[in-house]
Amino acid sequence: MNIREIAKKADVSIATVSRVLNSSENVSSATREKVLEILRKYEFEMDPWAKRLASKRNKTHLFIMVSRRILKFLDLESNEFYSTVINGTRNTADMNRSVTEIVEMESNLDEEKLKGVDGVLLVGGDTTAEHVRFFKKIGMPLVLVDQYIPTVKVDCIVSNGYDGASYAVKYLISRGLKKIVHIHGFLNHFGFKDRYDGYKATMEQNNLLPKTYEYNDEVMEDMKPLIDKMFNVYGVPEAIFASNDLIAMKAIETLRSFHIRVPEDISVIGFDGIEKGKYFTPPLSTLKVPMREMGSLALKRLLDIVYDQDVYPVRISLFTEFIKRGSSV
Amino acid sequence: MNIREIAKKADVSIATVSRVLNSSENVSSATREKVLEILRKYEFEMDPWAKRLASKRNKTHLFIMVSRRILKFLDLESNEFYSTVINGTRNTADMNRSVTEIVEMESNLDEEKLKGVDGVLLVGGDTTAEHVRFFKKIGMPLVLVDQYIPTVKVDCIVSNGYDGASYAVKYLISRGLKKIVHIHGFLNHFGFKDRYDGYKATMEQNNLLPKTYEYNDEVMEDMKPLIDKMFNVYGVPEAIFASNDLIAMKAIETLRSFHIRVPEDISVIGFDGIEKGKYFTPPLSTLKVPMREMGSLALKRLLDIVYDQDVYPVRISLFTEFIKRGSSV
DNA sequence: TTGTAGGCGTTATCAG
DNA sequence: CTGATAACGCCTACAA
Repeated sequence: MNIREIAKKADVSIATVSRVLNSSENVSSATREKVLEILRKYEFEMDPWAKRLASKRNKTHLFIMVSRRILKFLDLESNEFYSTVINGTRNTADMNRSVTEIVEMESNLDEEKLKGVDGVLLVGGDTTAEHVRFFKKIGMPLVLVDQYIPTVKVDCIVSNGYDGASYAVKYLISRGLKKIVHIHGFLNHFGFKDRYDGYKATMEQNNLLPKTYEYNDEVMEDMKPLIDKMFNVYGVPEAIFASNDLIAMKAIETLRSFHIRVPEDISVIGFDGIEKGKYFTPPLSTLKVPMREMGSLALKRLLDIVYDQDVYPVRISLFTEFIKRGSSV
Repeated sequence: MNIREIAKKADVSIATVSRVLNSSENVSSATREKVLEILRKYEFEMDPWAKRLASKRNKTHLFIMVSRRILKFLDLESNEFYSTVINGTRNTADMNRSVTEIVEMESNLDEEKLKGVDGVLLVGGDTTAEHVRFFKKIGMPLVLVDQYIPTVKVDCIVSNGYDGASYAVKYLISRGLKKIVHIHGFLNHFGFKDRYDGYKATMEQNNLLPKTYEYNDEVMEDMKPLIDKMFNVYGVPEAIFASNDLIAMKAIETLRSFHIRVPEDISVIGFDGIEKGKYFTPPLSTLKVPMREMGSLALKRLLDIVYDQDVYPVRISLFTEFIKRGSSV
């Protein structure tokens, strides 16, 4: 059943059917009703591929929204993770006749600014339920990138931090290490929370005591007090698993000031797999998140939502890959 | 950059470019090389939507593979969950010029039987890493339905049991109940394991003691001994959260034989949201899994893998929805 | 072995 | 307000 058949049955042209389908204005209500009835009767569902192929004539207009904090880092090109993710989306956008615009995620969102925007990507762990509710209310197609909010049913793309962390812990245990601590960022960022949960659960499954330390990675604060406290209360660990590569590298630097050798005294494993880690001394062991794929997938999913009908919201998790380098045994 | 432009640059027809792209035999190696070079030079990427639209002329041939156990239940139409999921996939297949065939998942898989098959859906919690490895080895596009295996990177569609379970527990707690036990099926089925983890974590977060009982739902064994043991050792709980609706209903029936009233004495919440639960006495509170969407999404994802290039494997989780009915306060 | 041409189902332009 | 028709990018008989 395609619109040609529908047109025949409704005794109108396919152009008219298309207009009804796209709720264009220029259709008399009589004609519209007639077509709608046939549509319902035959339970017509449009072919999304044909729709998009045909739609290629005009560009899809998408917003990539990021918090001021991340945006600042993006400009400085010092946030390799989000830079790479966003490169992935822009690249995919180019191949899909979509034009993207990077926009700051303000606290007071304005419906006016979204005129002509077909869909929105909300990038980063800063995204809150309130942000999501705003876009849902105005019916704007929406995908969260690197953030998941259990209480709001909205599409999102995240990395599988739970299993990645679990893998890291199991790996360290298999190398004979038992005193493994976790240094993590703020847990309202789902990525960090997920890795935290994976670390904790896996430690417990192996009858080891989880020990976690929160570190403010947003300002990259001095880590000496944290390490100091760790050494004094918990003792010197055999391994540190960090929320991400930047925290891991900060930890290694700090340990160095304590005259601790990595990996001889302490193994360190990060998360994300940014390039910088490869050239760090020692090269950083890490769990690699496919950043470009994350961005690319987010964009594709957003287009699915923009063009298809009745897309059920899902959470998409990307597998991570352990990369053994010099910072761990 | 489309194949027409490539054809022009390579000084061949678009048909020839298409043949090269689809590694058809009927191209001289000289021509093929020439085309491949241009393809590489311009980093050509095919438009998947156009490809699929055009491909609609011939049908995609897909296998839906299920274990003998599930297949048996399917025939008896007593396994509403998988029946509905598979209906969802077949429905979506119809709308996508795909022909599906339900095939029993044998232990000794045969490559011969897969001749002419474009992709495979592996349905059910019985799927093992070995199964997956077999298909990956022969390069067969593959999607797991209702099963996730952390150790193998393969596409899969599951329900978000963790958050569903978590929601159920929090709900019961909010109703003033504290003695909440969990009756679950075998934990090698990811769906059950996920719900189990969600139950356990949420209980602990609320400083409540998790208490779990394993029940063999595959043979629907007598539940009296289990309940008996529960009452004797743990005492009478205030609520039971079950791995799925069938287990929940079995529990309610068994409780009845103990002269326990539901929900007055014990609240019971299931999982899945099968129709049967709606007409049960008392009507079953449950977490509804969008079963048709699960099947539909699995098929769409499989087609993505069959037709697109370089698809990075992902896990897709479907949100669940709490449905309050008579079996719980 | 290669090219020509007619779809695939929808959108959008341009007449009427 | 409605209809004809040329795209969109690719595939594949069928012809050469």
